[in-house]
Order: sequence, then structure tokens, then C-alpha cells
Amino acid sequence: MKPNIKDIARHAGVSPTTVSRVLNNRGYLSQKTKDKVHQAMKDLNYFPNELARSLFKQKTNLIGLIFPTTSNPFFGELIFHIENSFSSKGYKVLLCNSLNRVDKEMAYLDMLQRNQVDGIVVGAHNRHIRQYESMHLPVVAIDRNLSDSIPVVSSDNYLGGKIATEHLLNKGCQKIIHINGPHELETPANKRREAYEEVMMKEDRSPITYELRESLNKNYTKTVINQLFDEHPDVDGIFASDDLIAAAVISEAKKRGMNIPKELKIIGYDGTESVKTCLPELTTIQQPIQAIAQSAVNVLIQQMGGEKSIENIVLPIQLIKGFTT
Amino acid sequence: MKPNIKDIARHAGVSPTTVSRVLNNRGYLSQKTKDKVHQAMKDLNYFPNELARSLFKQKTNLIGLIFPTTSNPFFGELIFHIENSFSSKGYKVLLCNSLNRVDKEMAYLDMLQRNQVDGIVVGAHNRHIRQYESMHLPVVAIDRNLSDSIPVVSSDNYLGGKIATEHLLNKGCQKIIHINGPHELETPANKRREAYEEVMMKEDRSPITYELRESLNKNYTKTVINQLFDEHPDVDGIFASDDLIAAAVISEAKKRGMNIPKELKIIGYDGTESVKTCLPELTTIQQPIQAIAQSAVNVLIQQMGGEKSIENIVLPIQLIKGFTT
DNA sequence: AATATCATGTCAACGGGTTGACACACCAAA
DNA sequence: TTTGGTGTGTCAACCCGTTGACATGATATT
Repeated sequence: MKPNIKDIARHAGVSPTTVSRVLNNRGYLSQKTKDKVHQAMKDLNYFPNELARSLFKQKTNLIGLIFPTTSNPFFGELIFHIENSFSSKGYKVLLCNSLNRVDKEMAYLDMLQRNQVDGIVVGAHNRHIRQYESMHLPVVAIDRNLSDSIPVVSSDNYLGGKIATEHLLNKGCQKIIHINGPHELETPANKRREAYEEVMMKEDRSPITYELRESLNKNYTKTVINQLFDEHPDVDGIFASDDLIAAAVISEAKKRGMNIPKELKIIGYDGTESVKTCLPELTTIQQPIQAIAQSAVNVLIQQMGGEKSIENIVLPIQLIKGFTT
Repeated sequence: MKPNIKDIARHAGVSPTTVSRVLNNRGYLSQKTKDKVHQAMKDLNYFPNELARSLFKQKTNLIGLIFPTTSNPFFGELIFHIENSFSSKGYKVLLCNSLNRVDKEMAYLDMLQRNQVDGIVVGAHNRHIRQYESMHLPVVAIDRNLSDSIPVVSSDNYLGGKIATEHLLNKGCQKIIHINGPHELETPANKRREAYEEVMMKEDRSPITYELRESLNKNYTKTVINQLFDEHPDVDGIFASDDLIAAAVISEAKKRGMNIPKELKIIGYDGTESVKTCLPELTTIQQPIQAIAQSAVNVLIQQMGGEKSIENIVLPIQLIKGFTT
């Protein structure tokens, strides 16, 4: 079967301890011995068993990632950068698609702890999962408030909401409606709505918000959008809390023969590469996805190193002007 | 520190063996004892150490996924379905973004073997990595030819290429050009080009193919597309080997003021949910992403169960008629 | 009263690598 | 000659849970 350290020792004519010393570069070693051992590892196609190492070292270099779904380009891109960054630092990544479902999220949390991950990056969270608080494990959240003791990395959602709303106002919209995801997701993204509402109030307009309770269900999204158009035929500005929603709005509006941006102006949120490629004309608020990933990784590594700074990190956003406003 | 099985035993007033018996549901156990043990596990916040279990059992239930990048919606969606399916069957998934880079792919391969994965799903591969052949590990490939002994799951690329080309011909295109990814990726997707070329030849037209050597580089893609338009101002049909390329073509064509579909017809490939949301008007060949994922998972699990069937699986594709042709 | 089944305990080996303690041999510098 | 660095070996304990062997009661069945 698979060779172990003893097989290598035998084949190289040295002791198992020496092989271990070579693997970990400990103590005094002659070049000759190193070469012999490396040759033996090649000959026998040997791979050191990380399970055994991790077990002893009490460190796995394993990180859990909990996100709604890699299907969504925003998370897909975020996860790409996170994995990339961890990988370059010697960590490995266990992927969990929670689909915003409480049962899944809890099962994954359990699984990750059984597997002795060194830390977790969470970009998905349902209210009332209190596990995170009692967990003696480094955790960093992206765009979610998990508990007071867990640092959050996010972009400036309030400013993003403010800029988006103001942009529509500047473009002359009279009736602006906001569409966003499930409120029950305890996320700082709710600040986009807050900002929208406050800006509207300040301008003496009444804010109207449509909530997509199942943000991942496409047909449902369509239905709600059409409901919006039916209930507010005079809408001339829509601020969608993510680009895919904005895209759906555009496509429904086109079906109704509405002229964008003349009759209806639309601004989205996220600014992923995918959407920028497929829908380059979309005006949107771009999040610095790579920077968010980078920060999350850094914060988690800091925590794993023993530092207890619980400071949240807020990164800048940027208005990308397209042709839908 | 973290409680172990002995701590649980002590706290529950039973022997460690009994705790293990409860965990694995082995031998005779009274309900009372089970309850005591479960209570103790709750009290102490205990998670059985999977490393130790895996080490002994010689099975990790860990699967490695090697793909170019989750940033690309096609892979993002594929990976989502794969992870989902594995997760429901009790497997965990280690994510690797190889970016189509040889060095990365090899490093990941090494890492996965050190971590004792039970199997690997590969959706990325560079020519001349011969590791796969000597690997004594279940492997399944998606859309890549790794070696004769590794089963490949893919959709019907030849038929897809044929249908796409014929569709453009039927729509009256006189000069059809094909754009695809790096030829050096040893992928059955090359059959799309083959089909394109054969259909063209049969119609007595000369096939023209543009190759994007770095399929993940956006600026480069743009450059090549513009080069294409400059070199072939009379092009009136483009078959892009994936939707993102098609999207880029559309956007460059629009910049040049070309009328789609009147002057230029475009068909893409993949038909991901993301692209269908962002660019619903795109005509494309849709791959059955979920079915591909499902098949890959099944084939791998079969292999891990000891079966040695090396049959390739080809799944049906579908023409989605939009408004770009 | 004898036997079978149930319930639990003790003990040791095992999976594979790590590490500290200690011994021994060699070689070079002081 | 002594001292100290270098190079390697032996050995045992450890990480944590699993498993098989074996023993001992308790309870139920015949």
C-alpha cells in the first residue's frame, strides 16, 4: 500500500527519525543524507501524511469557507480571491455552499469543527444561529454580523447606498424604488437600504422598498419585479441591491418596452468581473472584491496568530457609470 | 483545551471505549448511556476529531476539486453543484483554483495527496502533466483528457459545435468565424472547433479560428476581438466557444456600431444561469451543468467504491435561441 | 439452575508522523 | 588533549480515536 516514513527510512538506509528531520529540516543533516531521503521519496512515490502531522502539531492549516453559493459571481469571485490568498500562504480551503439555509449552515459549522479547521471565513449567515459566539475558533465574517466578538470585513455599504440613491436623484428620477435581498440575513448590506431611505427622506420623498425573500430564486425575483412595475407604473428609477437583480429588472423592463435610461434608470451593486463583461452598460456600485478577500484573509491569519483585535474593516466603494442611468 | 474522548468519558462516568461505541453506534448500548454520553458531549462542546478517525480508518471522505477559477460562472456553477452533491453524500471538498497554470496544478496535486483525499475531480488541465497516470487515486475529469485510464464527463461538444455552426448558416451568415480558448488545454471542447471546421468545409467555406491563448485575461480578449474585426470587416457570424467571449464580442461590436443580429450574428456556449440573467438575449449552446456535476460525482464515488469502469460520459446539449442570431 | 443476550469495562495495538532525551562517532580548532 | 560542533541512531511518549480480545455483571429465557 501507500509507503510510510518507515518505508522511506528503510529504502534510504537511514532511521525514521532522520527522514522526519529531513522533512522538517530540523537538526544537523548532511547533504548526502538529504539527497538519499529525497531520492527514496521519489522512488516510492511518497507523500507525507498530513493527517498524522496535523494531529500531532495540533494545527491543520485548513480554513473553512461558508458562503451561500459559488454560483453567484460575487461569491465566486470573492471565493476565488480568498482561496488564492490562503493558498499562497500555505493554507487549504474547505468549501461550503450554505444556500442561506439554517440547517446547512449549522451542519457545515459542525463539520468544520470536527475537521479541526484553524479558522473560518463566513459570508453567509442566518439570524439566530448563535453557535458562532461559543466557538473557540478564529472567525472572520464578510458582510455579516455574526456576533460582537467576530470582526466584519465589508465595503462601505452605507456610502454605496447613498451614492447610488443620489446618483439616481441627480439624473432626475422622480420616483425611485429600492429592491433588496432578504432582510433576515443579518448583513451590513442592509445599510444600503438605510442610506437609500435616509437620502429619500431628506429629499422629502417616500422610500419604497421591495424585499426578495429568496434572493437565489430566479422566477420569484421575476415575479416580484413585475409586481413592482404593476404597482408603480410611474417608477423611473430603481436601485437594485445587487447586479443580478438589476439585470433581471433590465430584462423585465425591456419586455415591457420601457426605454432605458430614458424612462427608467437602473443602478446595481457589486460590479463583478462577470457582470462587467456580460452587461458592461450597467451603472453600478463596485465593491473592491479582491481587497475584501485580502483583508478577510489577513484578519483571520492575525487572529490565528493569537491577536485579538476585533476591529471591523470597511473598504471603499466606487460608482461605475454606465448607460442604464 | 479542546476536550477529547477521555474527557467525555470522565464527564459522563463511562469508559472511553463506551464513548467510542456511542459515536460509532457499535455493540450493545443502553439508551441511558447514550443519553449520558450525548449530554456530556454537549456540556463540554465536544467535536470528535476527524483527523484521528480518518487516520485510523484510512479514509478521509475528502475530495479535491481542481478547476481554473470559481470566478468564471461556468465553473462557479459547476463547483456549486459538485460540492452540493458530495456534501449530501457525506463528503467534504477541498477547493483548488489552478488558473490553468502548470505549476499551480502540480502543487495542488501534491497537496491533495498529502492530505489523503479519497478522490479528485479535475476540470482543469495542462498538457504534459503526467502525474495523473501514475496516481493511485480515483480521479474523474470534466471536459479534459487527462490520460487513457481516467474517465471524462462532458457534454456533447461535437454536436454543440455542429449545431452552433449550422444555426449561423441557417440564419444566412456568409462569413462565420470561430473564437475559442487555448488549444493547449487538452479538452474535448476542442471538438467544438472540429465540428465548426467540418461543417464549414462541408459547405465549401473556409473556417477561420481565433485562439485566445489566455482565456482568463480580459484585456487580451478584447484585443483579439478587435483584431478579428479589423482583419475581417466582412464577418457576419461569430461562434464563441463560451458565453463570456460572446459577451465581449457583443460589447466590442456595439462599440463599433454594428447592428446585432442584422449585420452580425453571435452565438455563445455554456448557458450558465448568471449569463442567462445578465444577457438573456444571447443565443447559446447550453450545457447541462447540474447533470455534468452529478455524473462526475457518481463516477468518482463508483471508482472510490472499487469499480473500475472507465467509460466516458457524454451528456446532451441544447440550443437556446435568443436575439443575437 | 443453566444458558443466552445485553451492557459495560479494561487493555493494548494501531494509523503515521513528531519530538525530546540521550548516546555515540567523527572531525576540527584551541 | 580537551572542547565543541556536526551527523545520525535508538527509544519512548504523544496526538486522538478505533477496534478486537477478553472479562464481568445483570437480566431475561427456558
